[in-house]
Amino acid sequence: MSSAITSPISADLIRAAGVKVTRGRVRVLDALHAARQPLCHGEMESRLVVDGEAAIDRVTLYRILDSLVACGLALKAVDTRGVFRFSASGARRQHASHVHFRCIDCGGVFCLKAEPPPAPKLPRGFRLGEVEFDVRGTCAGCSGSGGS
Amino acid sequence: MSSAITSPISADLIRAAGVKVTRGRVRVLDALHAARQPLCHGEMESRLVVDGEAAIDRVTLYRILDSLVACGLALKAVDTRGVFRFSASGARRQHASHVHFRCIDCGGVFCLKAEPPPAPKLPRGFRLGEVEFDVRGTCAGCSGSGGS
DNA sequence: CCGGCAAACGCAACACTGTTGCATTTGCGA
DNA sequence: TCGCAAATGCAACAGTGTTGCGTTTGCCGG
Repeated sequence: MSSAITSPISADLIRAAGVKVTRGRVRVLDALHAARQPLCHGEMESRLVVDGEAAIDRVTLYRILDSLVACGLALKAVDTRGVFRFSASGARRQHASHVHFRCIDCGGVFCLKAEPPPAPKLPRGFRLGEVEFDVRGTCAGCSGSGGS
Repeated sequence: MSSAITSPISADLIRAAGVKVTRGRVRVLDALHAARQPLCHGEMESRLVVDGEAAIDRVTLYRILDSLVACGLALKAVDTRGVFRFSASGARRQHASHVHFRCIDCGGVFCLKAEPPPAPKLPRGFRLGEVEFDVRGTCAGCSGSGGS
């Protein structure tokens, strides 16, 4: 097929990051960019399957995600159920200007339009990484189906 | 020994919550009250061992923690590494009036003196649970030992 | 275009955290 | 004291993430 690489942009980003450009990395980064919310490992796997190509090995997917995080192309976070979720770091700029809603039922992460407050002062020895204003509750989907 | 029950307060709380008062529950709730930050399962287990008594079974500890959460005596949350941490809910009042610092290295949770901002508006169908203002970074301990 | 090397991949097996099933023990009321 | 439901302990399982290692592949130099 001629559509061997879905999006050359991802390939460029990966190359620019200084790591090898492989089919797997391009597909994963594509999936991250296409997603409008952070994906957990399982969601990522299913999306890569319907892609029409061979599924990526579970371990390889973990390693690809780690490498993307390591070179700054992806972000890693934990959802309310303790599962890691990944997002394309292009979305980072957006993340700095709004708030997240985390579903305590499905673990999904949604973005709200609201300004996060500034970081408070830290005790001596503590180093600031990032600040996140999380709102937890039940999302529309889980609220409708399982909610009382 | 005469010190069969370390703290009668925990027993009272458990009884008042409407569940059976057992040795395990009292010990666990005692440990939660004694801790000044949320404990994960492993930390809890070690504390109960040095207690001088027989260790509590791993599964039983999970069930005790779940029961304490279910009856409102404990709170359950996830740290930056995706591990559940528990705290006595007596601390809940405090939690409503300050901010948490989460160490991305050891997963520890610390309390900061700062007012959390009010919750933003949610889209239709979304139900608000609770709001949490998290500051992530490296704590003093990890910052000194492993920090570059 | 071809060869070679290090990085990336795939498979298998493992580790950690948390859960489920079931028989036994225990709190607590009758 | 008796009895029952709840709680406990043990074993086995499940989900998520990691490590080891041999094979494949991107990519650079010739």
